[in-house]
Amino acid sequence: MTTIRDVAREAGVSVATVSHVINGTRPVASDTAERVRQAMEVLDYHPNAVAQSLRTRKTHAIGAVVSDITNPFFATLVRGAEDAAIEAGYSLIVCNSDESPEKEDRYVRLLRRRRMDGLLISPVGDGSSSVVQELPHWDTPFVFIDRRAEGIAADAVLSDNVAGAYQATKHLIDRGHHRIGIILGIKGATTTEERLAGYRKALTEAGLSVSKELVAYGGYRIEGGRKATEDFLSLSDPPTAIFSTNNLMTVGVLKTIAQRKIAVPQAMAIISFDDLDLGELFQPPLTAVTQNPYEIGRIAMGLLLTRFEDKGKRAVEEIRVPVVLTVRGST
Amino acid sequence: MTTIRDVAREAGVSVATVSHVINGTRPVASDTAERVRQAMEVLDYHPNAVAQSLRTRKTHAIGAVVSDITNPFFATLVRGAEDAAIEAGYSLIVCNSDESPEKEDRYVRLLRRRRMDGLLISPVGDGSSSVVQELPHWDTPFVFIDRRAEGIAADAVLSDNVAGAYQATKHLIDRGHHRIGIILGIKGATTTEERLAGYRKALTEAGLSVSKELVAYGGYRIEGGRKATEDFLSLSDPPTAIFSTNNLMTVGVLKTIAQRKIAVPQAMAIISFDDLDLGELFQPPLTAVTQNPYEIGRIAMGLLLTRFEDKGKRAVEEIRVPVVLTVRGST
DNA sequence: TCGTTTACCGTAAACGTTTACGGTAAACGA
DNA sequence: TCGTTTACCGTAAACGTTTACGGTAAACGA
Repeated sequence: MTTIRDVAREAGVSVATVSHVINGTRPVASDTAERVRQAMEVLDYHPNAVAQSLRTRKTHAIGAVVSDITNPFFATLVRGAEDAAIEAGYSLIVCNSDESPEKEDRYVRLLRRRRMDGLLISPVGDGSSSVVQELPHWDTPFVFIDRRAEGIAADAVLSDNVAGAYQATKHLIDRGHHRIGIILGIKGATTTEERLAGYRKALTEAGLSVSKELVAYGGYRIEGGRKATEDFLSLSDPPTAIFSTNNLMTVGVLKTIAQRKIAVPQAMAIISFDDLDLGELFQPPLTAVTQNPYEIGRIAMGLLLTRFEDKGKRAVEEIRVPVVLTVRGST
Repeated sequence: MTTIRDVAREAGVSVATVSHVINGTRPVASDTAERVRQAMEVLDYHPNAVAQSLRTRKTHAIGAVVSDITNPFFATLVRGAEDAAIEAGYSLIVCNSDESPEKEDRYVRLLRRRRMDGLLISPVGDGSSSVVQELPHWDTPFVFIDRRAEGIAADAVLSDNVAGAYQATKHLIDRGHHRIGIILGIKGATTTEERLAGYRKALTEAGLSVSKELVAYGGYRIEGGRKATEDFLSLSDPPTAIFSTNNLMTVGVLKTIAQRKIAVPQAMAIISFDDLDLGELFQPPLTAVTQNPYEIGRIAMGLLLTRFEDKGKRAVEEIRVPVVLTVRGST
């Protein structure tokens, strides 16, 4: 690989001059600048970003840890972050925690060793015992996405979970349902706690009680949704509606309902927090609270980038991205 | 941030010794090693990977450029690559070309500046006029994924496109269809050319002619699938079956067919190259040739990693990952 | 005409590691 | 007992940039 030194020699100038024409960081006579550019051309020179990073102490890279890029929700969230990053000259390194604290720990430390300029994190669980708790003591700005860790004052960009869950539940109540099973994700995760809160609020507001047997946890996985559904169905007095609180668990619900040939929405109404990609093509089309992961990613990245300027510690922000209820045939 | 120098001072040894206990690269007396480890602990020292990269000329990072991480096919391909990378101590930087040659160009050059140890590339179109053509002249190993550029001898991990398309077409023919519309992606891309070849082979083998009006191009996008379907439907003698050659275009097909309330498979049979995530939940369930993107990613990364050892130029490999026809209700 | 400004550019240190080279003292061997 | 091996460790250069500091010659101004 050719270095700045080679270019300097070829152009008959110093490395300082080459650097300055590359970065436009001090005026250079136009003919020398031209000579330098030609030298770069003939030598096929491309600055070594690693060396630049070492010297300037900036990597222009952001690390993101999400649970699984394969989940369309996170895929489009990451895409939003990526687009915003690239626009600003940053690259994104994505890591999948798979909801495992160990992996989360490993990746966050890896990202630190790589000296990321900033981090986007969707903590697993409530992040109470994880590496996330150390984060504020490092000097790396970070913002929470989708979920936040308890007890850490940091920027966060999240869906409006309680409003969404409230709307969904109220919608079911309005449709005449009294026994509504809710399938939550991981105990402690802000998303599940907030969605539970919205569910509760709607029920109590309608004078209905929150029955313990109708609250299940599915770990935000397909299998969990399936299992919870089975459990609901084997209740002596099963629910007439199921509120599944993420896309994967909804898949589990739909699969077992289809398998059991249960009529939707007659025998069982179904609503999902987080829409499925082709929800409208299902039979019946799926009613869902649709989130906006792309915007979450974009906004979070934007917020993170502003943190690079104001070391002056502006107050942390918690931004709520609105969700909307899309009523279709399953309720 | 604390440096290796701080640790050396704290432990009362030289930086060389610290480096060696970190990397286990030469024997160190066990008590000094212990002192060093303690010093690292109290100073909360974490090696600077940027400096390491500069010195060792290895970044332990791989760049991947795919068309869009939001497409489940690429999301799971990337996931496969990522898992294999992490296992081997490498990180992945993902870029989305959005099928735009300009973006592809920009990202590939960016990845070069960042001195990636290797590249995974799904070239846009046939890659004939793109930066991809320069790749062999750089010193960075790379492997093609999903598609390959023409005229470049390089490793590639691809789906068995002609066999898959052949099976799909033959399946339709066996079901009695004579006029089969095929929706291809981007002219020149190996995936579209090969899938076209499989389609042709099945037709001619059955003594059927390949009619030009039944071959459409949808750019691998939802809109393209929709448009092609409309065009097919407005033909004086429309096809009785549609073969869509990627997941997104299939979505377009399904949406317009549903919208027009055309009975599937009675009035129109539908088959897709690349399954949809919940294809079985559709009405009717989708018949598809299912690929294995996770394996493509994993294998490609594995292949790339082996290239780091053998600078001795083993012959390039082209690996075909098998596909399987999943017959469901839409045909 | 001559001091001062201006336009341009170069030298060398520094970023934080790794590693070649070499040095010292203890252990060993005959 | 004394040369040689062995076990440990340190010094300093190098990876490829950026940038503070300073220097020279031409232009300027009174």
